Formats: sequence, structure tokens, C-alpha cells
Amino acid sequence: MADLSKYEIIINHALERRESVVFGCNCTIRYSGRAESYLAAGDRIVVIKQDGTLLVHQPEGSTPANYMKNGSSHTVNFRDAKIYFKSQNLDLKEFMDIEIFNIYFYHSQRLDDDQMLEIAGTEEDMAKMLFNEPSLIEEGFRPLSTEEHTKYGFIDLFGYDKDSVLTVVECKRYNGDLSAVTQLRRYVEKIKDAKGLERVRGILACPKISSHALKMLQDWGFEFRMINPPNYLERYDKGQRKLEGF
Amino acid sequence: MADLSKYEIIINHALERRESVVFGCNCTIRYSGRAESYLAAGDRIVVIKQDGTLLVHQPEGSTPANYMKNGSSHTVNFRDAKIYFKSQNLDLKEFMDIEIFNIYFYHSQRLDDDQMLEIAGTEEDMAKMLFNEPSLIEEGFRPLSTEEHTKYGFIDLFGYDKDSVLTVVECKRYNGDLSAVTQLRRYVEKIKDAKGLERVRGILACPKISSHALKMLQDWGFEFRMINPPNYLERYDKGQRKLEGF
DNA sequence: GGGGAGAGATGCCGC
DNA sequence: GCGGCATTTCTCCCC
Repeated sequence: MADLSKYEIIINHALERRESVVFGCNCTIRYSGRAESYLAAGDRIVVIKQDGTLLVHQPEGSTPANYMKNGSSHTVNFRDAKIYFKSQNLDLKEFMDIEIFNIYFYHSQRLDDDQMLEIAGTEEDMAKMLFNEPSLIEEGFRPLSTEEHTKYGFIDLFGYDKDSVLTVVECKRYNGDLSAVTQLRRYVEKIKDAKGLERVRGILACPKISSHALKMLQDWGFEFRMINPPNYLERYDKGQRKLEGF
Repeated sequence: MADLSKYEIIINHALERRESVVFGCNCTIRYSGRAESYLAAGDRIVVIKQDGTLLVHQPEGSTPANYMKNGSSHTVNFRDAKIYFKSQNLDLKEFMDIEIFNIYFYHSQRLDDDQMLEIAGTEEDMAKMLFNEPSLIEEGFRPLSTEEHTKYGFIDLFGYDKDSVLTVVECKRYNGDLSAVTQLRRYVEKIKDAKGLERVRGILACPKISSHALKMLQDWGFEFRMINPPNYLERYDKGQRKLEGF
């Protein structure tokens, strides 16, 4: 087994220089903060970012086994042939202890990246699409606003139907579920109450809806519109064409 | 700038052997699937796990800039002094293209880890604690079940109060918000309806609650109990003691 | 900083 | 597979 003693200095120097650190190791992990957790010995990939974020990834799965947020501070100590890696975030009262038995690889360097992800096809895009093409809701629908932060809540799409009845549209980019229905109900009830209206329509716009959610929706007098978010599969065909090249 | 051509073979071999792959690079990223995204050139850390999971991390922040889920397949090609890394998940209809201009470091190997995270202090622990110490809800409370999957929903804690009135307790390990209140309301209404009961009590048990949520809770005749999840800060004191060593 | 809601949410469990 | 829901959710935006 490799001599780990050198990593005490190596990692501490990298952290002082605010480099990004990546290493593979065999370790145990204890976490204490919003919950308590323990992870017995195994091989993991550890990433420490330039902002203090710490990620520990097991060799399978999307989500980190353990992590510390942005702003955490870290110390490294060598003792009894092991590296003791400690992280703390005093503001969040979170603590993590990594006991490292072996380090398989190590790299650290400064990374330069000032780019932000550009993204399309969100719920907001969906609301804007319906604002620009109100007939997708129904003929005669006259939208007033999208993504409005009212004191009654955050309403995706708001307008009048052909009979000038106030109508709240809640958009979901994927499956409509029970909480989407209760969210819609909450908005409709608050607006009825605040404006003293007898009737306010509620419409849930989403590609599909669970049967329980549909029943609840209809029981409460609301309506479902099957609507896909914009561009949802636009590049899928392109992707399929790309398959030729695979 | 380094010659990248060798990485076509190196990475493909590692993927064939189902190794875990980690590298640092300068790249652009396009994603198409549940949404569409583009990330302009910058330095990132890329991880490909043994189950096909792909993560791309920018040098700051907890969450990956882009990712592909478990089960995705990957190919690497060298052309025009660049590495073209493509990922696809046909089941999920998701595609990702990484155009790599430089690779700063690279490592791949098989990682062995069959351990599962043990965790304490979850909502389930909270419900069990209240089941074992029902007086934390109120004197005379008689719990029937925890974490029960009924056809009315997934109810954290269920029981009778001292007057034998059926009582639903919804636990939240952190802040009680509007959706917690609507969730509670949904359970209470469904149980009243299903059992033909005039009155069913609803209690929201959590460490704190937002003012709007409290108002809505009280408007609907439900109650708030300030209750902390078990062990929440137990090791915090231990952590504080550890601070001496920092 | 808290509140409210979306997310390419993820992951778990039950049916 | 879908459904319902917790998550050390995270993140953004607004008050």
C-alpha cells in the first residue's frame, strides 16, 4: 500500500491555492448536520471545488453519497498510516469526516470556467408558448400574464376565457400529479376569496396526468389540457439521425 | 497544446472494461432530451461511472452542469485535433455531445464499493419517534401506525386522540410550507370522505413553519406542533468539540 | 435571509 | 412500468 503521508502537504497546499482537487481513494465517511450518516469502507471519487464544495461519489449512481456545500472549509492530517480529511460548514452546522486508507490517484489544478448553462424547454417556456398561442388552451382564451408573482401565489398563466371568466392555468412540463392539482386549487381558492368572485376556472396543462390526479381535478371542477412543452422532442429526431454515426 | 489523439483509444478501452473514468478538460456541451441545453467552452471535470452514469462538473457549485443517467452508453472519437464524446440513452431519449479541446488530466480504474449509506434523522425516523413517544403530540394520543401506504395516500403517523377522534399527523423534518399543509388537508379530506366521518383532526409536526403556512393551517382547522427530528443536532456538539482540533 | 416553487430534479418503495 | 413522496434535495427569484 502506498505511503499516504505526502498527501497531507499536497492536498493542504492545493486547498490553500484554491485549486480544484480530484482523487480516488478507499475511505469511510461520517456526516453530521441536517442528518447523520455513515458509509463503511469502499472505493470512491472525491472532488473538492474552488468554492469549497465537496462531493464524494460511489462508483455507481447519479447523486453523491455524501457532500458539503459551497463555502465549506477543509483540513487534511496524516496519522497512523491514514489520511484524516475533515470538512466543516459552521454557518450550516454541518461536519464531515473522511478516513482515507488508500489513495489511488490524485490531481489538482486551477480550472477556469465563467460560462453559464443555457437551457430551453422549461415550465416557463411552456407558459410563454401558451401566452403566444392561447388557442392551445381553448378558442377565445385571452391571456393576461405569465409567471406572475401575485400575493396569491406564483401563477404560471392567467387570463379570461371567452365568457370573461377569470382562469388560472398551471403548467407542468411532465406528469401532472396530486400536488399539481392541490397547487391549482390553492391558487383558484385564494383568487376567488381575494376578488370575491363566485367562479374562477382552473386548468392544468401538461403532457399527461395520473388517473388519481385527473379524478381529483374533475371532482373539484377543474380541467385538464394535454399540452407538450415546447421543443421537447425537437432534437430527438436529430439524435435519431445521429444514431447512424454510432 | 497536448495531442489528444491517444485518448480515443484510452477512453474507449476504459469504457469497454467498465472502469470508472475521471478527467479534467476544456469543452463545450450540448444536451437534448427532457430539455435542451448548451454550455460554452470552459474547464470542467468529467466523471463516467461503471454503470454508465456521466457527470460534468464546473469548478463551482454542488450540482452537475450536465449529466446522463445510469445505463447511458458512450463513444469517443478523435477528429480535427478534438475529442468528440457522445452519450446516449435510448430508453430515455436523451443525448449529449461533448466537444473536447484539451484534456488536463486523466485517470481510469475499476472501483470496488458495495457499501450503502446508513442514514438517521429522516422523516421516517421522526414518525417512529412520535409513535414511540406519543405524548410529544399530546397527552392521550394513541398511535395506530407509521408510514402507512393507504389508498388515501402515504400517511406519516395515524392515531386517535384522547377523545378517540381519528388524527392524521404529517411530519416534516425541516420547514413546514404551504404544500405540507395542502398535503395534510388532502389526507384528512380523503379519510373523512372514505370513512364517512364528521371530524378528523390534522396535525403538522415540524421544527418550524412559515407564517403563510401557519395561517392556512389554522384557517382549515388544523394544528401545528413544533417538533425536531431525532438526533438532529446530537453530533453537532461532538462537531463543536472537534473544532478544538481544527 | 426567508418563503415559495421549479428541476433535464433523483431515488425509494409499493402496486 | 407508473404513482406517490422524501430528499443532508438544489437552485432560482422575489419579498
